[in-house]
Amino acid sequence: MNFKCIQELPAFLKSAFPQAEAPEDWSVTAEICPQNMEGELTVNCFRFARIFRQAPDKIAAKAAEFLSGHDDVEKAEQIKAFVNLTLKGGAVHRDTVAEENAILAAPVMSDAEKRRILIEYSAPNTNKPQHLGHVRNNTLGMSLASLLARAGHDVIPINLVNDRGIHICKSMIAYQRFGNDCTPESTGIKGDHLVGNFYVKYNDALKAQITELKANKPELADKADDELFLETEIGIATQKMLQDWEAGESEVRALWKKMNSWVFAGFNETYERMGVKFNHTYLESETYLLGKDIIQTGLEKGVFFKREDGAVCCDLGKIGVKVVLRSDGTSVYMTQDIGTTIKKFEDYKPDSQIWVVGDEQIFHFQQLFAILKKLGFEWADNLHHMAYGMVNLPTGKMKSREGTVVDADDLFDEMVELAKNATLERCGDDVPADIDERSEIIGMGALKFMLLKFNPKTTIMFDPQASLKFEGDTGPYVQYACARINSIAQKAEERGMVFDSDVNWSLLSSTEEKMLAITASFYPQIIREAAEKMDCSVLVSYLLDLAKAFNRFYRECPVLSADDEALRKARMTMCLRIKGIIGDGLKTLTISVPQAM
RNA sequence: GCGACCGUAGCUCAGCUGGAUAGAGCGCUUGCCUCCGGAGCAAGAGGUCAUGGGUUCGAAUCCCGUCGGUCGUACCA
Repeated sequence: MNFKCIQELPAFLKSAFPQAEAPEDWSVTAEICPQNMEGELTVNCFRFARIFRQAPDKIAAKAAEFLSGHDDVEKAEQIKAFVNLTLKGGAVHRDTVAEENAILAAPVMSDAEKRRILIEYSAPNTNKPQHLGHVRNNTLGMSLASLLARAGHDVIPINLVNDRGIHICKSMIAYQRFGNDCTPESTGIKGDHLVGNFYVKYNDALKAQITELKANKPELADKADDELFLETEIGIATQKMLQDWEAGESEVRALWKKMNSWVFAGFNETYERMGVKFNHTYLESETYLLGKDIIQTGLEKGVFFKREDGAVCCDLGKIGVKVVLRSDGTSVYMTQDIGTTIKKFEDYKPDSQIWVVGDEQIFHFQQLFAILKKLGFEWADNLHHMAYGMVNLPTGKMKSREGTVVDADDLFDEMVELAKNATLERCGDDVPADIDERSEIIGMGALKFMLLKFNPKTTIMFDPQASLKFEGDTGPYVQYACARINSIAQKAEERGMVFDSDVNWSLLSSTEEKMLAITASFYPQIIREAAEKMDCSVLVSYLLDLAKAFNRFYRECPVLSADDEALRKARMTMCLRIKGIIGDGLKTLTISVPQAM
């Protein structure tokens, strides 16, 4: 948004109300005029009332007076405290799309605002394949990283894989007992799914043992299953395996290594398909002992205290007392997180750290940040938990144990298959050679777009029937605008149209042409707003608006069949600018654009 | 119990640093291919913004209460 008449407005208003002494750097931003109002841009003068200490209507009257007389303005109408503007075609385009990279290359933030940001997301466990919940996390994480980088920050995405612990041993025990030395190769099953199958088998076996136990010992019937874990044979064996793992027992370690390598191979496929990339992957098996030494230091400094039972605690006032070391001297989750956070800081020296983690852990992160602050780390003020909501199904919550999860790989296949069918339906007998590649881009784009459309903090409902659509407010709708432009551009080239910088922009004076350019010009500030809010849905909504503005333009303003050659050229150039912005926006969301669809 | 978040159209969601007649998509009804791609465009029906107070010139938005819902409140992760 860079309109000359708007930029000149502050100086005029300052001279109109000199006694108010408005701040030197005060500037005005216009908004897109609501659809039911006549006009293209609107200036809301309620916002200026405090600055000038004048009635909003009075300021609006002054603003309208200035704008009415401005060369770029066709009409300026004051309604209450608003001034609605209709601009002249040439002026709109001069201030927006006329210069090739004016919008795309516009700085989103100043150098002083740029930060080095470490962002952690995904964080899967190596005992089961990823599901829709992980897909939301991955999508939010990678897109946020991409968005922050687009805004100008130096972004370092990292992963922290939970590759050890009792739950990992469960899959291993089940494999030892029921696996018959099978492998992903021998079964043809993707590694993470194979290991996940044993995790399920384990839980079945455990459940059977608990049922048997309860039948034999009626006095235990009222106990929760979790409490009986160490009463079962399989539970004891699992506990023993964890101890052996920690002791470095070679056979257990070898099995662990083998099974984890299968899972990682599987995860890599899933990540690759999504476009997930990390600068570094931390493994919990390498970091889980971190933090203990800092607990000792904290104890000496009096930040922590030893409770009567021997547990080391931290008093966090209003947010409670948190145990940071068990009475037997072993770590809790918090201990590891303290250690890992410090390590991450030392490894990368970021200005801030972001965790993309579900909102059920809000309290945990509050405590983590408070503890680090108490330990005296100044950078603890710059830690952010990007808390996002869960994904529910129409049938309720997803639960691994009850088998109601939507598997990530299956979902990808389903999306791509649907995209392929939709493409085949449209193309008739003329099946494109790149149909598979195209379907992949459309299907995965639709999925990511759907997940990013929601405000991250909200719990969302995923209805497979309703969510897997390609019409309306969807990724393909936005991609389609680009495909249309590609198609026109190709035909233009075939017809030998020449594109040079000599464009007569004043020919584009229809409402659709002006509104398209005006909408496009808001792109840099949308990127900024989305980055500040750490919310990709801001960008998603904007891209839908922009694609919508393009489709209206497309309908009303024929490019190739326009009468006049200069008009054809101006419209074609406009289309290419719009394609550049939509493409940049989708790319920022980690969504690709098919050449045709 | 305490804390956090949420309650907007039949459904899924925007809007929430107070400002015009509360928006979008889906679904429903109806138009639009002699015209660059209909994954499109245009129009219609559909809302006491959970509820009761308060602050304000003005409240979906801010404050308090009530009712519903979710999550958290571990020497689990």
